[in-house]
Amino acid sequence: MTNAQIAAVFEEIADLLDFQGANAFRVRAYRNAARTVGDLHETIDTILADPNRKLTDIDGIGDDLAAKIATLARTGDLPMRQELLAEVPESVLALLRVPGLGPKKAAALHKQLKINSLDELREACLAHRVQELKGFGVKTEQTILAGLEIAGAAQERLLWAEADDYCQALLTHLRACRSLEQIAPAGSYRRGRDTVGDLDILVVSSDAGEVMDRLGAFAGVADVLARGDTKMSVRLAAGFQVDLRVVPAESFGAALQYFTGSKQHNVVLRGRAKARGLKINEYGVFRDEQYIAGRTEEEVYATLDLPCFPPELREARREFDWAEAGELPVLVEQNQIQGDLHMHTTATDGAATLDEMAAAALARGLKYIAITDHSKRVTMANGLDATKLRRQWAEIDKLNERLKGLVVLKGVEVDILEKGGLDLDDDVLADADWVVASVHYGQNQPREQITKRILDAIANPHVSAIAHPTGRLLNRRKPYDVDLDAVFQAARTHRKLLELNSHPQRLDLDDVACAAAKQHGVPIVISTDAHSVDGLDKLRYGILQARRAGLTKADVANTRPWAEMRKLIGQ
DNA sequence: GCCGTTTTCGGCCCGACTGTTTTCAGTCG
Repeated sequence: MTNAQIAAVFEEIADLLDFQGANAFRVRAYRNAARTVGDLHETIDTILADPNRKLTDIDGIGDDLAAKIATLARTGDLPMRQELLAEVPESVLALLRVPGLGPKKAAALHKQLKINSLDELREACLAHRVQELKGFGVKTEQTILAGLEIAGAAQERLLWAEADDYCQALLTHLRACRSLEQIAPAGSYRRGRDTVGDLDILVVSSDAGEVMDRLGAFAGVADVLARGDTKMSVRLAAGFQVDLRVVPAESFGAALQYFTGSKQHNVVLRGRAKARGLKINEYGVFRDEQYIAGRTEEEVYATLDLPCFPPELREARREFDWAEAGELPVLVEQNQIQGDLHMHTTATDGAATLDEMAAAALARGLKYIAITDHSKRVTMANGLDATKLRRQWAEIDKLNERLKGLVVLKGVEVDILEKGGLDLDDDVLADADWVVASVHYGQNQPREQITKRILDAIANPHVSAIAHPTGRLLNRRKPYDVDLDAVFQAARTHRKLLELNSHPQRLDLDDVACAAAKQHGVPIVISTDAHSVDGLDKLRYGILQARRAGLTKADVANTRPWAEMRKLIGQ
């Protein structure tokens, strides 16, 4: 089983236990294990195959979970899971995904009304049977009915870039409040996650009512879910929830820290506070009810002798270990990027000409770019054959004679063919300055086959990098089943680079995979895959993910001048 | 189920809001 499959089993077990009303900390242990396994830098099989290593060395994995992981890896299932499924039908887990329904209420519905599915739940609500139950009432029944609509509406997380649009619009809207003193977004948006479930906004204001009224008047608001003295939640017509918190100025840093999360990061932080006789909540850091810090995040972290972690690192992955060892990475920044090595022009499926792309790159301060139009196999995009490609390269030579301050590299995005091999001959590729190889067809092939195609491409001496190495499209398409461990090792051996594609729907390699590539000593190249002039501005999305992976300037190949890049890949 | 500068048992982060409860449980983040 892959790490992701093992993680999914633990998540399912956690749901099932939750439903049964099991000890919340036991449930948490399974959820933590799911996350830990999902975030690992190497496969479980690799660790199991190494006699010098034990799964229990992994934080949060004890004897019991280690045995369960080994069983899963060996047999693909767990007796415990089957036993749980015999007690709780899998279909009732859907009840837990209805907003407002937690394990207790869901279990009551299942046990007392024999409800096994969302459809049965809807019928029971419409027949007003739910409001008869103890602990339920008319309001609860209505809330469930409304929640069913949401659960049915294929609720997806927004891409970070989409959330950013809403966020900036909301901030601008709220800044019109006269009473507003401070405002900041928090949550997974601030941590730069590739997708965002909802938006958290913090404000300091002398008049909470004014700010809440103003939020309610935002054009996109569909309903007000809750409104109290300090907290308000609304749902936008797009289905996106926005939570507003109004806090006093002396608590702003504590609240920002608290609501930025992640949840797991905060659990670790609060545990550390407790060990020092301190208490941290969204109002500040307290010793014996005595406020000692909270105005800024720096102040809050300083009470625990911790640095103010960049939000992108706050995932309880490695940041606390790094801080303790004094090795917190200095994260890469967008202004350190010198070149963009993946973009298209009107020669294939781009919207801008070669000259326009070069002018736009120059205007953005880039020192070099590679034009990497598709190869002929990508017929839909009017992919180039050898003749057309060489014609484009001749144009690039002429362009370079005129250009000052920017070098345009003769590149190509060569397709890795379904049957293996590349879509252009080696003698053509040999004349390129930069070659990215990528899979567009045969994405559903079995693991061995698709992995071999990519490994062969890496071994080709003319290939510089593999573009979007897993092919995922957020909310739309799963990554292909490629053995990334093998890809990292091959890239290391052949001195090749792996791309972090900045397109907001790709962001592939993702943060976890980028961190793993770094562990393997493989540099990442952050590219835009721009299909237009504006596409060049997507770089910031890629930078955010690289930062989440803990990458520094040195880990990102295209922070170097082109001459050094060439040496890095031995070309 | 995990874990240990409270160490093999007894903790495990903390508070706002809602609804149904007449003092609090459930859910959420």
